[in-house]
Amino acid sequence: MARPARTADTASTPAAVGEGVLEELIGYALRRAQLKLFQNLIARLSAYDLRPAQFSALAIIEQNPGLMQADLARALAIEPPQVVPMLNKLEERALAVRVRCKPDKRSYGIFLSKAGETLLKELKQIASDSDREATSALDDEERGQLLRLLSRIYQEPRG
Amino acid sequence: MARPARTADTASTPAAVGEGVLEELIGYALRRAQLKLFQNLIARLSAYDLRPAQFSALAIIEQNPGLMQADLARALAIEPPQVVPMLNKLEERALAVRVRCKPDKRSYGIFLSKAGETLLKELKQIASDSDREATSALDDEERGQLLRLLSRIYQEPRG
DNA sequence: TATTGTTATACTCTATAACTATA
DNA sequence: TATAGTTATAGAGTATAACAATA
Repeated sequence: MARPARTADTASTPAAVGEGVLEELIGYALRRAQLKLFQNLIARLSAYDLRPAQFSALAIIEQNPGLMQADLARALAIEPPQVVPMLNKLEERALAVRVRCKPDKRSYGIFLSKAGETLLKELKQIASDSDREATSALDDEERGQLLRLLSRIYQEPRG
Repeated sequence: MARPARTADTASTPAAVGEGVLEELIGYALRRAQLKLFQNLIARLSAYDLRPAQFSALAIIEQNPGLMQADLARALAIEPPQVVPMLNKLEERALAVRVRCKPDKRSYGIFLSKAGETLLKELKQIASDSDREATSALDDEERGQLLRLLSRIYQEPRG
């Protein structure tokens, strides 16, 4: 591919690169803050060889014992095929189980194992610690404010 | 692999799947809110065959004319190899140009073209509209509060 | 020898279509 | 025929190692 033949003599390398208009966008701030919290949580969960989505899955299964894979997919905002390898992992590690439905033999009910319940208790504390550490610039009242504002954004039906 | 032989007769399918403890985590709320804003922006930018990262790149180039690819990579929080195909696209579409540095012929200065500047003006308005639409559950004061809280989280050096 | 940009590669995440087994 | 789960596959996004040209 052709490259421009021009040359620049004013390639001043700024010490810090500014973001300009991006800093006024909530979407941009959300992305950067979310990345920071996600990376903190990933690092902490890596000791358990777990990903954030697997932690979320365990928490959702605990809250909704016996739910079907399609329900779990919807709750995690992923497609049903993605649930399969994830649930396989959790089942291999004996943290969750698929149980055939008596009435409809096509579907499974998903449950936590005893080990899954025990581990989840530990993971909840880790996630909570991670949350606080990554938002240490805020005090508790500000965390509550932030949580309420974010909840209203994502809970609103359409937008 | 062996599957459990058990069967469940209490596979009550809940109408809505609850998240339980996840709803108390800022990281979880951040992820869901960020996803919502991102998808709104992706949909709007698709009319221009652009991704959010490309819009961010254009905005950063405008704010830092002549910056090098390594600087752009750092600002976008991506690795230098990822900048190459992205910048190739922008150059193919004549929105940005790479200009060989006179003093150091290894590096390029990156600049917006006139067309890039014009398009960016339009994109800024689109991004701003997208931001407001996806956060329509909040009023302007709440948007300002949210932006300040988020900025403090991601601007804090370590955490 | 070190640095800028690049290539090649791989691993994850995500999305879609097609298959199976039940219904 | 329709549905639950699964398989296969392909496309993004992301990360690392290795290479070319230049310093």
